[in-house]
Amino acid sequence: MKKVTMLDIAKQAGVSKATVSMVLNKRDESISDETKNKILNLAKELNYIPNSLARGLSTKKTRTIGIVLPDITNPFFSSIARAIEDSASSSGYNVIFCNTDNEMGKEQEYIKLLISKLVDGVIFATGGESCSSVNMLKHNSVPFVLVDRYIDGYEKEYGVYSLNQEGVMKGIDYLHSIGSRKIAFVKGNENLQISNERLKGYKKAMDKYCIYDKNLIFSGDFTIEGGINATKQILDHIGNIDAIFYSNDMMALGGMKVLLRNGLKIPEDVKIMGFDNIDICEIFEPELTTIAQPIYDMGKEACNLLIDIIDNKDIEKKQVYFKTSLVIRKTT
Amino acid sequence: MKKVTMLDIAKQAGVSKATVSMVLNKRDESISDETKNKILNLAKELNYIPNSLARGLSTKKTRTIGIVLPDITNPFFSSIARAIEDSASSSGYNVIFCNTDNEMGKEQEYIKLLISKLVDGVIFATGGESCSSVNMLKHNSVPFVLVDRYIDGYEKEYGVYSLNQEGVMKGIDYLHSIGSRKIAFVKGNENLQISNERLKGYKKAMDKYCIYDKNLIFSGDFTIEGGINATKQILDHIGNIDAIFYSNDMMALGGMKVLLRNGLKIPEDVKIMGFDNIDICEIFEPELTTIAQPIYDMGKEACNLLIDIIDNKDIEKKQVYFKTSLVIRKTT
DNA sequence: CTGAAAGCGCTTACAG
DNA sequence: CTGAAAGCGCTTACAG
Repeated sequence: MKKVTMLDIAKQAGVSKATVSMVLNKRDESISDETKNKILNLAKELNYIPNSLARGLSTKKTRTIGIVLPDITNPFFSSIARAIEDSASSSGYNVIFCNTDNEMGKEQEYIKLLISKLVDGVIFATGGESCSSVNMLKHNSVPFVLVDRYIDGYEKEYGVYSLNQEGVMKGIDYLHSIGSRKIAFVKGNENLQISNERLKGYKKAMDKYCIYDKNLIFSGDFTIEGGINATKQILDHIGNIDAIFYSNDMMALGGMKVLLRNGLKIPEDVKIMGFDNIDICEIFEPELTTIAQPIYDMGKEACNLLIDIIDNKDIEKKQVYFKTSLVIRKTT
Repeated sequence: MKKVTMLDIAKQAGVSKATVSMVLNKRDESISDETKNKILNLAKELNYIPNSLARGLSTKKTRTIGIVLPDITNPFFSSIARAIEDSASSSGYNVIFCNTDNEMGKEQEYIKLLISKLVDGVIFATGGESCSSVNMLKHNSVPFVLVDRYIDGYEKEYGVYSLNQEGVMKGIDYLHSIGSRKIAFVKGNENLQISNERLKGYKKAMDKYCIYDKNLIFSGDFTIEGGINATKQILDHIGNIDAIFYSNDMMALGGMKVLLRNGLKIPEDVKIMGFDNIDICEIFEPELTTIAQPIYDMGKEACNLLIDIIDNKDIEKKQVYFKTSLVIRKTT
């Protein structure tokens, strides 16, 4: 079945395709009601669907944005992605997702793809050493905003973040207030800025109470596996720990599994705290106490910011920071 | 910064853009090595990125496929999506995701979008009454394959499914074999064919053992909330139940929460069984026994099938069915 | 109030 | 071995 084009409508309506284009795009102030209706009706009747490649080629706008993230399968990123998609589509934009698995090669392939598809902008939820991707975008003058993760050396770019340091400090304050003193900390991937920020928050807060001990810091990588491994180490090396602060919820969930398996009671024997407040925190038993990032709002803000940039609006703040909040549940 | 085009390369190389096109697309049997290299080098030097809108407009191929699903935030669908993306990209295709939230309006908007973007094909992971979407695709002759969920009246279309009835029967057999007799069943959304299939499997198996009792069937909707609500009802109405078979894992997880909260021990007091085998089954404590669908393989197969159709390959089977398998963990 | 024409950046027969 | 030309389906000044 041949696709119906503007020319088909034009012919049947006895007008030129320029006219059809105008009315279909609502630039129809100067078109008579008669032809307007004729065209509109024909378009409906023939089930006309515009060819957005052709449109994009001539306007240089595609009304689509790209979003680059490590893995859509990770609940944190699927939430962010969902938020972005929702607000994009309410502004008439649609979204292309790109899973990089934190591999630079994949990331760059995707950036090329996005550029070749003439996306109007891109949102980065990766972090790490994305410099060359970022440069490629700049080189092709496609605007971008970073979300959740700083990229080293690109602090001046548009970005939406949460206050990681402050968040962790809030958590430690709370743990301290309920009597914990020996608080272990499980770090995230070393090459991500947010990991450092969270670690800094831990150090500051622990210092404040004069209970800092660098032996209480363990390596992790933001995955469940990472949480499991770190927790095994914690069990091996140290007996008397009050509480464990995991740099994100996924690691906390993995960690809790190990602790429960080893017969420890949460929160009686160890208190547990995560970071992010992904949805499953509430489903787990016991429910996870955590530092909540406003994930949905951050995604939404990132998308709106990007669209404002695309529309050449004046941006008052190039970086926006969201406050975190302490969500007390059953693990503390 | 102006984007570099084939014309730029052509000029600098002193050839026509036709020639540039040929070598960049590897249709270069008849091009001299000299000009070939000149062009290749210039392309690299100038960071040339082809404009895929222009390409798509002239070839009518975009090497992108659409995938329509209810919600990427749901672990089952994010896994399928991931599988599809992986195999798509290894065949040089990329993917546009569309979250419908099971709303027909959204679904149709997205289908229009996909058509307007000239996708080469689409994969449907929705189900329910998608007839009009499917018709729109047919009307525009874009091929599609259904995955995981039948669409009523479209059993003859390309599709990748798992054997739902058989799967549930396997589960009941197992529960029976370990001594359960009073086995409750929580259904999925009534308007999905897979719900019926799973229910049928339950009935058949229970009948076989002469332990079928329709009062043991409860309504659900495949969400965590649904599992919670159904389970509250189960607690209210009946005391002596051995086991609960939830039509999917999400409901089982919600249900377990309610049971644990009410002081029941799993599996000592009630045995629990899910369906799907999503990743978090293994993280939960106790780990969920379930009927596994080969989620990743199904996504992969759906994608490969679609690509074969796009490439006009001969397809031996229009429908492919995957076997499920019983995964015994700690809830039974 | 509407149309003719050029252009967006590619590809693809066809000609030489 | 390579180029000229037409075409993909739109949009957008410009002219009348």
